[in-house]
Amino acid sequence: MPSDPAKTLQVCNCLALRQAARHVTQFYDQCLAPTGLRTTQFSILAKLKRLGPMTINALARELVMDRTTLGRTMLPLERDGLISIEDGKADRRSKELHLTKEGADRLRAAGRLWSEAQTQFEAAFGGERAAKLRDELRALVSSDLGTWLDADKNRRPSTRAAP
Amino acid sequence: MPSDPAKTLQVCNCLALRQAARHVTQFYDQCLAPTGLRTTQFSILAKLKRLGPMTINALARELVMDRTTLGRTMLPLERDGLISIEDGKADRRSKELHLTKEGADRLRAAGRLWSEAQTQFEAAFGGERAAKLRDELRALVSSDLGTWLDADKNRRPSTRAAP
DNA sequence: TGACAATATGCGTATATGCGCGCATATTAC
DNA sequence: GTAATATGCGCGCATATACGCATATTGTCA
Repeated sequence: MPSDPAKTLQVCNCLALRQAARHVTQFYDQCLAPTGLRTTQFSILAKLKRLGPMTINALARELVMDRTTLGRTMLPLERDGLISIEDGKADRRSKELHLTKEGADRLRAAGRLWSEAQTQFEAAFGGERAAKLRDELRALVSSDLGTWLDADKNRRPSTRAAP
Repeated sequence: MPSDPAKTLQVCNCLALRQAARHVTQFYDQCLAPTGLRTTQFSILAKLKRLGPMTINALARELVMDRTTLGRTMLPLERDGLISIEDGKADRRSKELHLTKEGADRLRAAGRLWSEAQTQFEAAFGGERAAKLRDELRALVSSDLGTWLDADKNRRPSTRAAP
């Protein structure tokens, strides 16, 4: 049933997603390049702008990123003064990420270029089509996919599995 | 026109793609983990199996990867004896990547796990739906998106731009 | 045949990604 | 009120990603 190595690459959902992500990321990154921001960094700043100061964990969940990934990815942003890191008030273990004035300025500048990228993208691919694609991708992110083999990590809030 | 930082993250095609790619990659990677292969490595081996020995450039194009990325990503595979690197026959600048016996064995084992991942994925997301999504993602990869600002890199084969 | 453009790669640098482990603090159970 | 457990982070390790520059060949055309 499985075998058939010939078709594997043509039907692999993961490969299709990664290839598309690489292709599109390069495009957006090139558009944002004049501001010195990558799309990942842009999305971090935008989230902070939108939701205000947040802890690493909370922001990582928002961005569908691994906690440790965000913990490192934000370092260049702090180094460049676009965000600041303060101790968590309620929980002293946590750290709050704040968008600085410089960060907001940079975000504003990048936003203009992002908008152009978005426009070009939808001119090439279709606005309706892009919207539908985003819907599917969002649904995908929300889907479970299973593999609770090792369990624990990022476990669902409730619905504990076995006794 | 652009502004509206509120909606940016909800409509960004690039962010949607990257988040979905991260989510799905983690799933497939977990499924393949028992074989010690990542999905990226799996796709490299599968391509070599399917198309036979290839140069770095050719394989990179096939996989929609950056040339330099593949150049590094393949090193662990060579180190582990899953591929071998031989000098190009016709062109001494090039290197041919070969799938070794070990590589083929590992690929076969991984293929079984990949198949399970694929099945679980489509059980959760829908087989038809997944097929449609892949079609859209492939179309996306084929689309131009413009931004030929700096030009050159990975330039289209023909249609040289300006004199 | 001798420049010269084009092509195939490598390398340095930098960010992106995520796992496992360990530490500190918080929360809950008894 | 302390022990067990859960949570928030950092770090070491390893791969993934890609840009710019440097180098080695190859192909071409005057």
